[in-house]
Amino acid sequence: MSESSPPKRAELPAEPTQASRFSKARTAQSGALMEDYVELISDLIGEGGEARPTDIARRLGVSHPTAIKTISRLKREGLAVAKPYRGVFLTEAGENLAERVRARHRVVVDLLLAVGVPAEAAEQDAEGIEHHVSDTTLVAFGRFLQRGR
Amino acid sequence: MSESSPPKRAELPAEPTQASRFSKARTAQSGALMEDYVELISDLIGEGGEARPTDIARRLGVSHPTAIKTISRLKREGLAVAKPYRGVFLTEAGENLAERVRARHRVVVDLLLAVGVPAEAAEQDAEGIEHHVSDTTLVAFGRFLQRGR
DNA sequence: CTTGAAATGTAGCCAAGGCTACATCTTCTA
DNA sequence: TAGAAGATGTAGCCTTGGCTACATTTCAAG
Ligand SMILES: [Mn+2]
Ligand SMILES: [Mn+2]
Ligand SMILES: [Mn+2]
Ligand SMILES: [Mn+2]
Repeated sequence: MSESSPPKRAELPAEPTQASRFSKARTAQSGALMEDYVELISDLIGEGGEARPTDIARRLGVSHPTAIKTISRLKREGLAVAKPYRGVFLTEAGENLAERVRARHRVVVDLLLAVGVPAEAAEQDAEGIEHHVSDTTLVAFGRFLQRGR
Repeated sequence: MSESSPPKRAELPAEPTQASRFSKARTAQSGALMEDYVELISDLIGEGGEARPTDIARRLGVSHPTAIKTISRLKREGLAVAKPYRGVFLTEAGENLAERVRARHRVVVDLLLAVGVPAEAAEQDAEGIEHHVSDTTLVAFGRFLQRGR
């Protein structure tokens, strides 16, 4: 594939940019579940002092074995700790992540509302959108909300 | 667990709303890959008259067997057709989906730009966000853009 | 018309994230 | 304080979406 070969037609230019956009979107997605778990665990502890697998499962709309398996992944990744039959707690790293995720969630919902999305849809869509909002975009959202109030 | 038992504390209220929000976000996600493939195939055909697995793989940043496997899922779901060694084409359903996905992608990018997100980040984040934008939200985005011009 | 490089396809592996069925532990209550 | 009910945990299955290694087909040069 030498560069001397004259392209017969448009010669699709490989576009590494596009590929990396897709790749990044996939990567972002893979962190989404962890983020939702950590945020929810933090909420549950805030509400009732503890986060139990059954409650987590119910709030996420998932079976309890699924929740337990994901919780063990959280532990493996250093975001949570839990002793058998006792309840789930967040590590320092987990708390930090939860706080960032919670803040981002709020901003995303507020932005959707600010541009005129009905509350119902805003809450719904934010749950997915939030995981694809980069820091850069988050800052821009914040500025927009500031400007508008 | 009879309803006569007096709750000792807050009594977490099951919240089917929240569970269904998470469920819907998961469902939306599962369609994302199909959407990106269909949009890309349509683009490739528009650009060069054909969509070949290698090009698809390269543009998505994925190995060619991965692309081929996903293409066969597209076929199974009635969105594409392809004969071995020939190239991929969209069915009527596939074309329709591609058109909707393309339009939504544009609106999402435009909205991000309109609220002040830098172009680079807007393109990047839109690739993930688009798959979580409901029809309701899309309409709101459209109105906001209209209003702003 | 041959032939070899590039494209395409197949096989088989892995991890994540779902599920159901079943086993074990805890806790509330009678 | 014994049971039973509910919570927790384990085993094993499935699909999706990745990958590498290898096999086969096409097609353009020569
Ligand atoms: Mn979420
Ligand atoms: Mn959230
Ligand atoms: Mn996309
Ligand atoms: Mn897109």
